[in-house]
Amino acid sequence: METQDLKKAGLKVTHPRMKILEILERAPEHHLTAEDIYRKLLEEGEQIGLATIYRVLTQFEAAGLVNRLHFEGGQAVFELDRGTHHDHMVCSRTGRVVEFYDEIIEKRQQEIAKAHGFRIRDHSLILYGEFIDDESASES
Amino acid sequence: METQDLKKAGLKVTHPRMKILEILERAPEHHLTAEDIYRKLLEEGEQIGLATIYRVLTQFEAAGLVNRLHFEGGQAVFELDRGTHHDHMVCSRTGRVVEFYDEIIEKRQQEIAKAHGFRIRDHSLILYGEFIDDESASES
DNA sequence: TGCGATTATGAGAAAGATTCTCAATTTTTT
DNA sequence: AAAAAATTGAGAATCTTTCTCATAATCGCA
Ligand SMILES: [Zn+2]
Ligand SMILES: [Zn+2]
Ligand SMILES: [Zn+2]
Ligand SMILES: [Zn+2]
Repeated sequence: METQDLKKAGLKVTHPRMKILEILERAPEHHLTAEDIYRKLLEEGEQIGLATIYRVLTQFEAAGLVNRLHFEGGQAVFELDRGTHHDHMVCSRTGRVVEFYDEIIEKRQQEIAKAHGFRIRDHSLILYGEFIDDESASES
Repeated sequence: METQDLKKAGLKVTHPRMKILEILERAPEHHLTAEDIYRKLLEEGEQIGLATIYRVLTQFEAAGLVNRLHFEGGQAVFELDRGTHHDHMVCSRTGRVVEFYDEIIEKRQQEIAKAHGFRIRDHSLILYGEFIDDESASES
């Protein structure tokens, strides 16, 4: 039940907020732009304004319900915060996103920060490239 | 002599390109937005259009002369490519950017990619937080 | 050095992404 | 149910970046 998530986050339970959460929960890609969410809602007959989507996503982010990612290409991408941190690998060819978590890298980041007198609040590690598998299907 | 850099990159030597290169070379911050460059040029009496700056930076990037970074906040940041790869630490308070390079992290990235059948073309690692030093000067 | 072909520039328009404004609607409280 | 408070939707506004196209600068060659 998602209403609990919203209440727990100190946000009032409204129809747009519920629907946006639902989309984020159900999307198999996991990583969606505000426009993606807007289109998916339209497809389901929900007429929720784009401004509301951006507004709600920002509230969700502040509440720790979603994470905002900055892949190259300008548009921000959002994903549900599933409680476990991870980083990303993005295929330039297909746009496919794969998540990974590496203890060694996470630990090194802390060590590097400490050595520089820096307190890490957040970080972003993104690998750009291609999956060898996707190599077969080449487009003209 | 910067004209060599341009010629080597297969770019014609024009006044705007030279000036933009100069600004990038002289800036102590090293990391500048297109607007930053635009303002610095204006201050020096150079009247170069913002469109030209974006255009030239994109050409420089394609030629490997500069790198484009995507810090959070939308605006792209550019820096001269000094031949050695490095990653970034950004202070949310002051905007200060510190560079670092860690062999262990670089190596782990390759290992992770290999394990996923992924060929890395590029990557971006950014640590966001604060420098403990900068803590003294608190605002409001 | 001077010309002409080619390429680059500048200004403003245009596009893309995100935020803002505010009247109307929905939620919550009384 | 009514009043008070918060949220929404539509479009305007803003911000960053790209595009268009007439003008200007660059480069190879005579
Ligand atoms: Zn991480
Ligand atoms: Zn993710
Ligand atoms: Zn690196
Ligand atoms: Zn740098």
